Amino acid sequence: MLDKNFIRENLDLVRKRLTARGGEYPLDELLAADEEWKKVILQSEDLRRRRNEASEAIGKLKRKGVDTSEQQAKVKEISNEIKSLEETVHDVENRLNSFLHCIPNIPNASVPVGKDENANQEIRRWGKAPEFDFEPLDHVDLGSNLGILDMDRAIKIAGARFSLLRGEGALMERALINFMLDVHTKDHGYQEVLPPFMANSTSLFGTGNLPKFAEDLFKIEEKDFFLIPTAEVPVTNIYQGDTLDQTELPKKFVAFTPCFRSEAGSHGKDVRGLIRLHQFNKVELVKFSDPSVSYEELESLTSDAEDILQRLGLHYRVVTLCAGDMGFASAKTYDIEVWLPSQNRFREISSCSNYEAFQARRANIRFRNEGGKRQYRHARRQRFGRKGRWEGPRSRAGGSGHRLPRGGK
RNA sequence: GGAGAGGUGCUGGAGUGGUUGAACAGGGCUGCCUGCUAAGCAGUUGUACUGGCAACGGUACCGGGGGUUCGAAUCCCCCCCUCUCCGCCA
Repeated sequence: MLDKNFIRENLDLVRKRLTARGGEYPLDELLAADEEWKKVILQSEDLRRRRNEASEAIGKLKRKGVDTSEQQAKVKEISNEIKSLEETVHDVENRLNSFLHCIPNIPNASVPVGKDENANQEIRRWGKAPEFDFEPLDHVDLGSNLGILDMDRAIKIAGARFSLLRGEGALMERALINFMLDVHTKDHGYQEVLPPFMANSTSLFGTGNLPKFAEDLFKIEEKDFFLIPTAEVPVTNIYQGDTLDQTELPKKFVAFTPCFRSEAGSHGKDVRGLIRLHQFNKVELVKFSDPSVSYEELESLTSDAEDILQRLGLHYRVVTLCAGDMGFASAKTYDIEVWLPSQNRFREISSCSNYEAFQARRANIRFRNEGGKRQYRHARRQRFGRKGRWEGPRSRAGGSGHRLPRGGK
């Protein structure tokens, strides 16, 4: 969520940067609604002031034993006015919020302009692609042949887009999770957390998954619970509504959780194997940082993630996503793409983003600096899917008709 | 699932319809004082939105949402959460 006053004061800049995402955003409607809101809220506040003054006067008179029925009737009228105006205020407020909540974050100035993954910029590579004197098999064939991956039986248990790991397959998954948690806690200074695997709508709003991307989520019937699409949701909301001390920033967390995604709208894409599942495991990094150093923190977080791949000896590259390829809440995103011999190409395995104050504002997370003034924090986090289990390029249909495509065909 | 108790500011904790944004205490901050045990004295100390160049105002907020009333932290209804007991299931 952006600051509407910032939008007003920097309209041209905001419009230009958002246009780079390739959609149309209701900035003018937002500002008009805001003007209207200010107008009615001012009226409403003025009426309340009058009511408060009059009621207080009545109280004083009553204590003196004066009859106040005439004054009471007058205040009653004011109260009725307030009540009807209040409906208008709510309407305008809802309209204002529906605009505000659906406008994505402003891409950072360093983000390349472009509409899809073709405009992403590769910034570095590590290692080199392994060479084979035979046609390499992909993870599905390898896993099936070895008896450590059983996609057919996963379908029986749950359905398409689920997996069943067996024996050393399951062991490898567990080992990788432990490996990543150990590296990030012992060598990179993150605190391990084990959060709930469900979150409520307030939390999902805070990270930007709601209201616009509800169809990507699994919801528990009759309850305000959603299966988390990423640990980013519960971990970011650890400090929902809190004010942090500037001196304790950055706060660094690592969390392993399963992730659940409906993958609505991705029928027919990446249907083979472990690439795009309803449930997958992920080790997530989240930092709460001072805005002044948030981009340095993004760099170090990205290199923390790269460290894992380097230790595993996997060939990868880092790309800066262009504006049109970035997620809704992000101001800048690096994707780490690992080389897949069977596909002869790089595929996203990890994604590191700076959200600036976008999520902080939504989740009402602030910090207090030395002068005592509160500010919003910048948070960024990255996803780290395990080998062969990246969250994959995905598309999200926008509630207001625009799409935020993420690579992929 | 049933019964009861409760959710107030940085903290503890008052407050059951009218100068309560909130007593009192602690903590924090500021100033003064002081060779006696980091004490004493005085003052100050919430957040958000909003009007104004500013000075300085206004509104809202006592778990959340509705309602009653001239007026609600205080009364009524719904929901959420915490604690105790019972039941049920692991």
